[in-house]
Amino acid sequence: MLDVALISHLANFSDFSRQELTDFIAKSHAIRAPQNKAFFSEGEEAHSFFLLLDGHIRVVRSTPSGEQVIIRYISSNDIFGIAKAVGQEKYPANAIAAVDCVALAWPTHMWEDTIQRFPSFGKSVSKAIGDRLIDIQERVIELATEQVEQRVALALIKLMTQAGKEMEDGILIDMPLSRQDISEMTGTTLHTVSRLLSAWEQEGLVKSSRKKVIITNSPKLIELCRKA
Amino acid sequence: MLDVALISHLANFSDFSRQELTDFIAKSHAIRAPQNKAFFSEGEEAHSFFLLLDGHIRVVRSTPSGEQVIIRYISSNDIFGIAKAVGQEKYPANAIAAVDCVALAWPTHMWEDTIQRFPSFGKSVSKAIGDRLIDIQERVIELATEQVEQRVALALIKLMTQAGKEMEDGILIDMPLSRQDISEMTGTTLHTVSRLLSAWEQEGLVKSSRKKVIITNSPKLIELCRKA
DNA sequence: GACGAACGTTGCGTTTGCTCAAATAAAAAC
DNA sequence: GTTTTTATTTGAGCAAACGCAACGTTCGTC
Repeated sequence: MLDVALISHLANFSDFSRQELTDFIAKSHAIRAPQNKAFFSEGEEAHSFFLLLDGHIRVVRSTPSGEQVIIRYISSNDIFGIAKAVGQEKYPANAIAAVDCVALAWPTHMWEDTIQRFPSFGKSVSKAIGDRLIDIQERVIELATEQVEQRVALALIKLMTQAGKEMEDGILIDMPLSRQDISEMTGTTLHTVSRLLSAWEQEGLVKSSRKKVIITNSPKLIELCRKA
Repeated sequence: MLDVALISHLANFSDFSRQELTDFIAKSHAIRAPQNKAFFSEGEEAHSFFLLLDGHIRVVRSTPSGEQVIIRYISSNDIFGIAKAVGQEKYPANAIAAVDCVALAWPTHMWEDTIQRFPSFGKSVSKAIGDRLIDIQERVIELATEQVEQRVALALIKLMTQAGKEMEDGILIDMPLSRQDISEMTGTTLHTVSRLLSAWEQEGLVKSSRKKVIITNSPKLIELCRKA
């Protein structure tokens, strides 16, 4: 079974006593989602809220014409599927396991009671929502004002911060990440992403292969984000 | 002085008794902001939260290179400046009066107590935040997948819904709205917007002049939003 | 009512990044 | 080990939209 220690250190749960945490976890159920499995889908009734224990999740929306846009990635210890916290009855997007994932799920009807009993939990969730709001505002600004090259560089830097793993030859973005994925994060085509990565590989900024990106010179890549 | 009736009908205040509402209003102070005055600025300490009684507000962020991006418009009866509600100490954007505005302001330190005492107020605020989150996600999707023409058409339709006023010759967007404003909403240039409006005027979709747009054929303009 | 400032229009050349297409490479399936 | 599928690369042509520049128009001010 799951140990309390797994989540007791998280800011979200600072209000919980050991016993309360045990109870709270007891009311959850663990979900093991294999790669590419959906935790939930756009428009679906918001039956649960989740805490990601391990893995990476892609939050995706699709357009009427079938194109996909990646809204954000969720990493370990993030809470997600909290539609109810912002007054929504339905999930507004798809949550897809980018790798094999482990998460805890609670039924949505527990939401009210939980934030009432544990104010600091509510606060940390509010903060998370605020951070996401600001983050996505920044995406709008980037899409509205930056060129494709800057946007792709920015996306890689963000992923590096969120899911970077130190390697001998640089910082690996530690999840499967195709050219298509990157294009869906930045509003361009996989072709353009491929060309950019090829060029950057020439200049020694990155090393990339099938669904894999290593950033070999992050200062220079960060440099690229700013310059027009 | 301000009458309770001004705001008593709003969903936000359904929890308040008449007396409580009177007290609550008594603790606010009214702000009259002339056109182009900032209610607050990006990065400023979030000292107050507001309720817009009359007017329209532009929420704007500016990039390091000095470009402006319009995040959203706020209309009457909307709450704004609620950084504190999402765990932020500072306002993340500028709020500029698009026309002469009237608003109520409360000091931020009242926030905690207010949402604690009036849960339905908190809920309606959460809902508002959720709606904005979804709205801005849609902006990202549009910027990532639609052409400029579609984006501009969509922006006008949204403004029409939000601030439309029936006229003999169509629906007027009832606030000063320059080509530049539209371009800052849609991530394009004022030139391109001008060209589009000219073309649409030829086709009888809109009528526009200096800082003024009337939509004369909204079904056809809505049509335009979809088709590539 | 003349002036200046702010806003809008339009033509032209250029560029970015898309589309289409075909080839290659790597992984998965059998 | 061969076939199939999926991912990536790269070239060539093209179009959408930008940048620049010049000009026209409306508005506010003195």
